[in-house]
Formats: sequence, C-alpha cells, structure tokens
Amino acid sequence: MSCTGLGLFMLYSRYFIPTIKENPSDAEVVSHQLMLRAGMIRKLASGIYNYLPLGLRSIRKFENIVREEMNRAGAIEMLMPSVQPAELWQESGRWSFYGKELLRFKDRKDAEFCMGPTHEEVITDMVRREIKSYRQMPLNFYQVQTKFRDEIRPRFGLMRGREFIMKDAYSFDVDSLAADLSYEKMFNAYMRIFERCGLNFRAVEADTGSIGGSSSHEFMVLADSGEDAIVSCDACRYAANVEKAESPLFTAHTTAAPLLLEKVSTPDKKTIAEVAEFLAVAPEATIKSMVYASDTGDLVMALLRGDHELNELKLKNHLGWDEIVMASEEQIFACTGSPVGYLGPIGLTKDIPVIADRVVQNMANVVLGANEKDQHYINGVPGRDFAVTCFADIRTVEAGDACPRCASGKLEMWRGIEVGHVFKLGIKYSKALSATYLDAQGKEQIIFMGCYGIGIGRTVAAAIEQNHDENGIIFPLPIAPFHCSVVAVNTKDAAVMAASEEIYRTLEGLGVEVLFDDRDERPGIKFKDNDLIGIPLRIVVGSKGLAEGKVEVKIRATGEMLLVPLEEVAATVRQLIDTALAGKE
RNA sequence: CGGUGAGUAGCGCAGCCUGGUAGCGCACCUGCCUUGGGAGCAGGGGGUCGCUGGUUCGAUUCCAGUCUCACCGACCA
Repeated sequence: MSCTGLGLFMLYSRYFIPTIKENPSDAEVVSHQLMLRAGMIRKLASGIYNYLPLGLRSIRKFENIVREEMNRAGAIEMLMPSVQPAELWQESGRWSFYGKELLRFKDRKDAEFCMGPTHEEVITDMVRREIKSYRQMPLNFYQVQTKFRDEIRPRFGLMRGREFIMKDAYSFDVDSLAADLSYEKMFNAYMRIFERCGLNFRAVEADTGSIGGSSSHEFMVLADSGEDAIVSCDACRYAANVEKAESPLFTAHTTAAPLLLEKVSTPDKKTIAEVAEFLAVAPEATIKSMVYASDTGDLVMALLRGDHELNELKLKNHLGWDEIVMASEEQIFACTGSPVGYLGPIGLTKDIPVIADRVVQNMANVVLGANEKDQHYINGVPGRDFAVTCFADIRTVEAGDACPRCASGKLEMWRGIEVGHVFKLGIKYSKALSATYLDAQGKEQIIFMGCYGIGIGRTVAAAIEQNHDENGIIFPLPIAPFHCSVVAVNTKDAAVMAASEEIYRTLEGLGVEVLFDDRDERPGIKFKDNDLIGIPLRIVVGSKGLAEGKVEVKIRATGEMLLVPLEEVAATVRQLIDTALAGKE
C-alpha cells in the first residue's frame, strides 16, 4: 500500500534530512559534529552556513520563544537592513574603532557600506528622527536579523560563525532610572527564555567590550566546551565572567617584621617557580613583574603576587587603554635595562607607571626581580624599597577564592557559552547621534539606551552541547524540530502502514508536530537516524506489537519505553508533550 | 595577520619518500535477499589528485608560487 497519498506532508522519505554516519573531520565540538551529522546545517564558506530544513525548524522554534517573551516584555518587533551606510558608523565613531571585523564594501557609485554586525546606529538614527517627546517613551524595538562579523577565527559551527542570526533589542528611555527598569525587564525576559528551553545557565556580570556602556550581564549556558570562564558564588547570587570577576577585597597584612633588602644571585632562574624553588620560598612570597604596552606605545609595569595570574582586561580597563599587549623584549629592555625573567620595580631605567594588585599592598619581605640578568632581590617591602603608582584589582580570580560580595561564600568556576548579553548603554550612541527629546518642561534631553542580544543559532548549538549522548542529539522539547516521529518498522506490511498513517493523522489533528518515517529501510537505520536527529518522542509501529493492538512510545531523553494500545497512543503522546511544556509557555 | 597541519570520488582516508596503470571503506545506482538497532551477495557509475607555473620523454608524486580549510593565541551573540 502507498502512503505517499495526499495530505501527508511530513514524510521522511519526501523530506530532506541528509544524515551522516561518520564524523566530519573538521568538526571539533559535539554540537558542530551533531548538527552536521543530523543534517541540520552545511558549511558554505568559513563561518557561513546553510540552514537545512531540520536545522531551520529548530532555529524557528527558538526564535518564536524569543518573540513570545520579547512581546510579553513589551518590546516591539521590526526589521532593519543588513546593509548599512558608512556615514552612520562614522557619526558614532565606530567606523574606525570597529576594525577589520566590520565587513566594508562600496556600491556602484563608490559610496561606502558595511554588513551590519549590530544595529545601534541604525535604530538610533530611526529613533532620533521619529521620537520627539518624553510622552513617546519608554520604547523597546527588537528584530531577528542576520548579522555579519568578519571574525578572525570562525569555529565550532554555529557557535562562532561570521554570518549568524541574532535577536537584538534596543530600549529608549527618558532617564537613567527608567532605563534601569527597561534593563530589568529584559533581564527577566532572558531568564524566562532560557528557562523555557530547559537550559542550565547562569546570568553573570560581564565586561561591556566594544559595545560600550556602563554595565552588563551575560547569559551563559554551562558547558565544558564553552569559550568563557565564569565564576559563581556557592553562597550568594554573585556570578561573573572571569574577565570581570572581582577578587576579594581584604587580605590580611603580613605580620612579619621587615627585613633588610638584599640582592642575591639566581643564575638562569627566570620563572616564579624556578626562583621560588631556588631560594626555598613559597611562590606566595614572591612578586612577579610584567610589562605591558598599549597600541600607542605606552608602557606600564604590573605587579602581582607570584602565584597569581594577571587579568589583562582589568588592567586595560584600569588604564583606560584601547588595546593591551605584552611588551616586546626591546620595549622591556628600554624601560628596565633587563632581559625578561629578572624584571622588578626597583631601579627602572625609565619612569613608567607601576600598577600593583591590591594583594601586593599587604606583603613584605618579598622576592623581586632586580632588573639585572641572574639577579633577584629578597626582603623587598612595597613602599619602602619601591614606589607603586597605584594599587588596583588586576588579578584573575581563581576557584576557591572568597566571594567579593558575601562573607561566607567561595567562588566556583565553570565554562560557559555566551548565548545572551544585556547592556546598559546610557547615552553613548544617543549622544553621538544626537537622539534627543523634549521633557515635560520643554527642555531638550538625551535619550537613555539599552541593548540586548541573543545568539539564535548559538543557543540551539549550546542546547545540543548540553543535551546529547553517544547516539546523537537529545532535543529539549521546546526547540525540537519535531515533537515526535512515527516509525513504521516494516513498510511492506500493509497493517503497519495503515496504523502508522492513522496515528500520524490523529497526531496532526491534535496539533502535534510529527515526522512520519515511512522510508523503506531496515529498522536499525531508522532507529539510528531518529536518535541522531534528537526527536524527543518516537512511536514505533511494528508487526508484532500491532498483532496485539499495541505500539511503542520511546522517550529519547530517558530511554523509557511505553507499550500503548493503538487507539490511545495519540492522546498519550499529546499528554507527554503537554506535561513537558507545562509551565514553559 | 602570526605559529602548526591538511587539500586525492559526496564523506572518511591510503598512495607521494623511490615519477609511468589512481585505490580502500562508507554513501550512491541495478538486481537478488533481508525487515526490531547503521545486514548479506552480485554487478555498476563517479576523480582535469586545490590552482598556476617549472623540472622531465612523462608529475597525484619532485621544485616554486598561490588559494582554501582546520587547529593554537587577541574579538564576540
């Protein structure tokens, strides 16, 4: 019997799910491998992908959750162009600041354009033209758009593409206080979005990067393959990206009596570990000195306790530099007169700022480089033996550090995938682009902005990263491409096909998204494919079960198997889906 | 852009060192067989060996250049 008759749309045999048995050699992370293997995506060029039907379905599912929650939070959907004129970017100052990541090109008239990597300029331009009065705010516009960022190193499939789908939203408020409220609304909407997807995530305090603004939170899906390190307190709500995480404020001042500074020979001992071992002291009793350079050639020396790591971002932000890199050997020699390995703050040949981590303030009798090959000092005391321009928090926090916010907590460390980011922008863009309004007194004021992004493809990838097993993807129901599949074990068995078709039609009637695996393949192939593509529920119709009037419902996530009478299966499946979605819509 | 490695059939790879006939597994097509976890047998199609140039009677193989891709460091949803 034929089941390719009219009315059955989601036939596996007529659909397009090109699965791959072997692992593609260039896929590094699980989500990338599985999305390729499950026939969700295919690469067109580096960091640029085709979304195949199955991948698109999943992406659309997530987009719609995002839309629902954005709408619920009062944001308004619109759509901005992906091609943007250079003038706007020149006006905001980012045409020069953004660098090579911004893909630029010219039209036939030689006018300059770029592929939009983000849309602050465009939305602010629209708002400045349309919004004139405090009565028109608050406003929050959002869109789901394809962005392009010419990443230096695209990788991990949809996790870090150059072209990617992003939901971005922009809020406009009369003042800082109102903007805080908009921010909070978005923060809460984001919490709901990722909770609805069943993801294990953390909202963490974050650096604002090139977007700018005063404060921001990142939404991080926890995964070992994540590109970011984050910390969270085991006692309070504090959580932050390691880039941003504050180290604990107080460390005990040493009680040791100051000893006399003394130069000692340390032949070929360059690293902290080597020096500490050679002098038989703990790394905690040493200070390491590093020289950093800005893009404009400014130099600075950073001082840290020997066992601590520098946080370059903190140092960069502290100095207010645009760029920070480790100084070259020539630059180092120019200001210390010493080769790398023996650097220290005593006897610098050039007057450069010395920034010390706060912990250093409370140390005494430390080991320091002597700015001379094979020489170190012992018993150095900050303030007595060398001057420090200022003390600042410039070290990278570690797991087990005391929480900077609460008395009792310790920091735990995780890897995370950044799937969302919310920013308080303040007036950075509205000022640059003169987006103003008249207040109740008729006085001109600058609009306060916020911006809020979610990586759509990246979130789907992160969900896979967090939900898979050796057989493939285990989609959380809310973003699964289909709720369930009907697998006809033997397509040559007319009774099996009739029953399968009946179940398929009934499920569709109940609003269930169902894929009918009608392929004339061996059962093993069908089971493997259904597992691989991660369909949450699988209904198996086989000759033996059918003889007893029963079919099988298998739950992908748990492996649990239910034998259900034929006439009840549709209702059972609907029930399972409703339960899984309960409280999530 | 810097460092490392790789480009040979749709996918995964061998061959190259030591130049002469391009090969294996999977996938694909035909037939038989098979139908509860990626079966079996038989037959078949598919490659300007990334590109350009050089050496040579002859280059997938040697040389030079070039492009592309992946991995390791700075950006970011």
